[in-house]
Amino acid sequence: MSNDPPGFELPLRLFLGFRVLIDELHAELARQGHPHARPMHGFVMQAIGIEGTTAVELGRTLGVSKQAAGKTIETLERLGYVERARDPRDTRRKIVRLTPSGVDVLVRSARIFDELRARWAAVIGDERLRELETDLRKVTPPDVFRLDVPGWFGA
Amino acid sequence: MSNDPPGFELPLRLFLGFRVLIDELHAELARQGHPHARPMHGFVMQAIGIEGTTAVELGRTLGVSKQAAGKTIETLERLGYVERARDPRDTRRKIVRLTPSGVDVLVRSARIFDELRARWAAVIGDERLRELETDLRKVTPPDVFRLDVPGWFGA
DNA sequence: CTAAGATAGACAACGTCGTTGTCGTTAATA
DNA sequence: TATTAACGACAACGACGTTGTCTATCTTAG
Repeated sequence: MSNDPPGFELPLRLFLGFRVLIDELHAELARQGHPHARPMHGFVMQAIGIEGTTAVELGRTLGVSKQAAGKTIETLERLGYVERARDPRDTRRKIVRLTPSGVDVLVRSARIFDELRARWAAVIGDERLRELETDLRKVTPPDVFRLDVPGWFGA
Repeated sequence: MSNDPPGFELPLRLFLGFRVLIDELHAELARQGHPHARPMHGFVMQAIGIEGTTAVELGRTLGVSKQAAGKTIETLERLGYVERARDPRDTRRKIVRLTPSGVDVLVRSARIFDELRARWAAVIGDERLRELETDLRKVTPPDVFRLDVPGWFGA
């Protein structure tokens, strides 16, 4: 079709859509008492999960070195979102667990994302939004955690 | 609706869609003789444009400091994608211009993006893809250049 | 049971890429 | 003509990733 938009618009719109949602999420999180939460933190805490994990395991999940995962954990610890404790059954391991504050971020994020999704539905229509999600699922990989965001874009 | 997906899936799908397109672009660019092109470079070269620009101007366009823009320009210069020359009418300024190799990257990128878009159209349907783009335009800002990708996601 | 190997995490050194601050040169302006 | 503003270069610093090394601990082969 000659009236199709140029192909480079599609990736930009996808990224901008992502960026808009994440920015609005964090603006709202800041209003709700979590001004220090950064985009990365939500993903990392989701990867940590309710059961907890270790630095090595987290690194594998996120696709970064254990040292990088360790540094991220330190940051989250300083913010009070996670805490570390020795594993009694393997004293080498240190289990990283979400604090109530960390869980609170995840709970609020889930609710905010639902609200943002509803706002999009109000703009483009409920059916169209469902179609958009269905279509995106067809062209994206099923595994959702290996974002590899850090450094991937860099020069 | 109770059978709506959780709201957090939407941003992930948007980002994964972006990532898939960019990754495939650069795999193809590498095959076509540009193995060193990185995701950022395309955006930066697009921002430089055919007419050329300066470090200060580029920094403003991209939303980074002039020093950061200068370093990116150095990298592109080392890769042979841009070259610098003094502006005869203002000897303070150094005009950054795309080399034929840099233009080649942009031309090939445009063609590859069109092909990738066609591939998506084959998967989800031509009409649905147009709707997807239309819908995304409604929920994203019109200005497309201030991606602010570097550092934005960071901890 | 013990010795060898593997694994968890801490620490250090380094590279990249962004930032701010400073400075000399050159334009624009009062 | 003197002051102010802008461009680009250089240096120092911080954030965040990497690899390498080290100790402590667990696992496993002999």
